[in-house]
Amino acid sequence: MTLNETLSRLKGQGVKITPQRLEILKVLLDEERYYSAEEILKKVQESYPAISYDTVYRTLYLFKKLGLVLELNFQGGYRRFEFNRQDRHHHHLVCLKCGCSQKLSCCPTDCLTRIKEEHPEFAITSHSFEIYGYCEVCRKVKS
Amino acid sequence: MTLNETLSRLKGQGVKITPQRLEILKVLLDEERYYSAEEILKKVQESYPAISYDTVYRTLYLFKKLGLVLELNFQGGYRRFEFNRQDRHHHHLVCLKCGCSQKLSCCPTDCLTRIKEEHPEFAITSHSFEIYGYCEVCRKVKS
DNA sequence: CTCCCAGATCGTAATTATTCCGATGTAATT
DNA sequence: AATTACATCGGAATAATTACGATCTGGGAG
Repeated sequence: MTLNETLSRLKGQGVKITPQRLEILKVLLDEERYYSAEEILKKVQESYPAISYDTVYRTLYLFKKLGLVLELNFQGGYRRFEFNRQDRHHHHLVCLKCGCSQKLSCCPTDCLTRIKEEHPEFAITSHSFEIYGYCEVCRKVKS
Repeated sequence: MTLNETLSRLKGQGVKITPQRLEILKVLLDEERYYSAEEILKKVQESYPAISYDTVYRTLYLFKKLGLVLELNFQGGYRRFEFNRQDRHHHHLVCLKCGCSQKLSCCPTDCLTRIKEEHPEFAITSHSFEIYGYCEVCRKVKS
């Protein structure tokens, strides 16, 4: 998904493209990782110093509602956002010590199928599957 | 896991049993569900009015470190705690509208096995698998 | 049983993350 | 150019969590 494709999709949905929204999108698309709201604020401030937290949060939640952005809630209460690349749905290996993460290609589709069958009354919209532990570096450090 | 079993396990690990810790344990063991820190504070205050937030959080994190308690981080940044019944590991179906949940018996073990094989350098300690969507009641209510 | 002290708790302040809100700005439409 | 509907700003309000000095106490040593 490129920036232009995303922009025309937004326009098609009747969403105004403001400079702030554009900058936030660029940050999200630029690097393949996920961000805290604060990181996004800092990055956007580089090219748009006047942006406020309010705008960042509102924009992220707007994008989330539109399905452009995913919200991740990790152990410890860390909330992160990432661009939703539908073509490459994935989960994470999260280190509890340093907070680093790796993407995983594996997805528990069998389980999901079973759950859908067993709970037809529940309208599933998404799922999370995160693996916690200690990364190669942190597992060697005691405490 | 009964209260007495848990207490002797704690003693065995050299952990002091204070009245506050005892009350928190009772709350966690009493009903089969999960709690916010605030709910635990409120419940413990009924029998121990002087307890502070600090104590609740420190105790929960202590129990978590000892493996007695699990911390769950749901969409929206809600943090919840529940007693870790190792014999009955489970995941959740979480409604994004009303916040209600159901326990699931299904667990993506195949996926976990594959991930362990593919990432032998990562020391896995736990995982989360939550399904989000709308429950029977909320899916019928528009907005 | 009593004493003692490392560890636990209290009370409250500090910190952090998130949301709210009134005033102002901006883009599209008539 | 005026109107209208959103967006944004700036900062205050709220909520959740953590920190910290003063005080207290569970449970082992004697």
